[in-house]
Amino acid sequence: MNPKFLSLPEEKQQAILNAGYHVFSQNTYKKSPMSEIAEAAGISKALLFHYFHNKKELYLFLWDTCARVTVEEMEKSGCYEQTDLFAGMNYGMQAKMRITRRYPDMALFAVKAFYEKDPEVSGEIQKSMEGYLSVHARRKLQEVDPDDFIPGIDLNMMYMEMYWASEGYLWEFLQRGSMDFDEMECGFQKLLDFWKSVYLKKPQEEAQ
Amino acid sequence: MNPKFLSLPEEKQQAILNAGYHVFSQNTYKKSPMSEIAEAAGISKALLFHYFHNKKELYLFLWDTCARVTVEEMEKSGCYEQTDLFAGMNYGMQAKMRITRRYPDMALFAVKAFYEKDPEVSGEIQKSMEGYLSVHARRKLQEVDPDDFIPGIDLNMMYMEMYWASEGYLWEFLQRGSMDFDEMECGFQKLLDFWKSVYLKKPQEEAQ
DNA sequence: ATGAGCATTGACCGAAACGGTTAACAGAGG
DNA sequence: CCTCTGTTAACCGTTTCGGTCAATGCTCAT
Repeated sequence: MNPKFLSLPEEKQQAILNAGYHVFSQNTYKKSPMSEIAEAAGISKALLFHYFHNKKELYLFLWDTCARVTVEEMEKSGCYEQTDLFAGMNYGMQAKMRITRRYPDMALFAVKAFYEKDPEVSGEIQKSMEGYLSVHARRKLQEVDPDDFIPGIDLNMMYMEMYWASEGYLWEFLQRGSMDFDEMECGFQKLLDFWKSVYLKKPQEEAQ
Repeated sequence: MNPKFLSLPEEKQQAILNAGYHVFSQNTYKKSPMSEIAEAAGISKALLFHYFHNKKELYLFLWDTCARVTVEEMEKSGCYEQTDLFAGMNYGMQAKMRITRRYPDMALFAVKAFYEKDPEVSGEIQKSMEGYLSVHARRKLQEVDPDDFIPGIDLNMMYMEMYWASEGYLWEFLQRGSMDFDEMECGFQKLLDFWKSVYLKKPQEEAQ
């Protein structure tokens, strides 16, 4: 990557990266044309090749950026330090949405890249992925106090259920392209409240 | 479409359709080559063009088949006649999985097709979609007896939550390509049991 | 054996798209 | 005026695309 790219104004950098995320998230690696990315970024193809020597380099730069930004934003959110499970999920989701605000197509790109099969890039994606696989979830769940929840509940199942619902919820927004972040956040807040209302032990029950 | 296609042996027809679903679900319409579909189906490109006069015709035939099969299988499952909400979801999911067994990439194709923007096909997709939008969900929810559930629960939220979780659950399997249907069905059964255990009023509570 | 009729394909076509290069242009600073 | 930097239109050789067609084999009644 040409270091001149990094000294570009922030918003121009983001425009180029977002263009890349968009095109690569909609097509396979081989069928994502550099010309299309350049057009989406509002620059000429030649200039795009000036910043990134070739397609592979751009693709892997996008992947690295994706990983770096995600890790950074997650750490910064403080979601891992939360002792309350729901508060942790809340901070995590908020971090995810902050990222999606800046790079709307990054989440879809990440999924596609993870399952990309083109030999020109698949090897390096898989290699770099090994380091990132999350072990936070299981650890997180071992910290919670079962007494806070309704008696007899399967906590593992509850966690998986919430995870799947979050994915399905996010997925619904990601699919339709244009996103209303306030609506998204508000909706997830309600989802959290719902979970709390059914999974947590009620105060009067606790008093009994 | 050449009527000779319909008199092909069932499994050959399915092989061709599945090849179409697979390729069109991975790429946009314009970037889904007929040659790739033919290869995936195990026939020559020329023969594919013998059955379907052109790409657009194949694409729309796939779309119509998708809609028809889905409606048929859902009706046949009896999920709409169930009075018990969870039993209805169970039958519905089983129908969805029967379809996925026959046409593994149909679900992904449907989503992609719905959001396809290529003017050559997007118009007809949207037009045909108008008829299919489901009104079953809301009606279904009005039939349930709130007394069956834990007191104070937001039934609409519960329904949306279950819907999102189902989507997220299915999505997890769809993504990784190779699917173990037994595992899939077993997992969903557990999810249903979990929902029943937390959302439904307990017998002893009812006895109080 | 023969030939009519059908399923199937390899080879081909013109057009378009691809990744990548290059020579030239525009504008700011001295 | 010249130079340096950011930027692009135009181009190149190659590949891929949708679609066609003549030719190949296959089946089966004569």
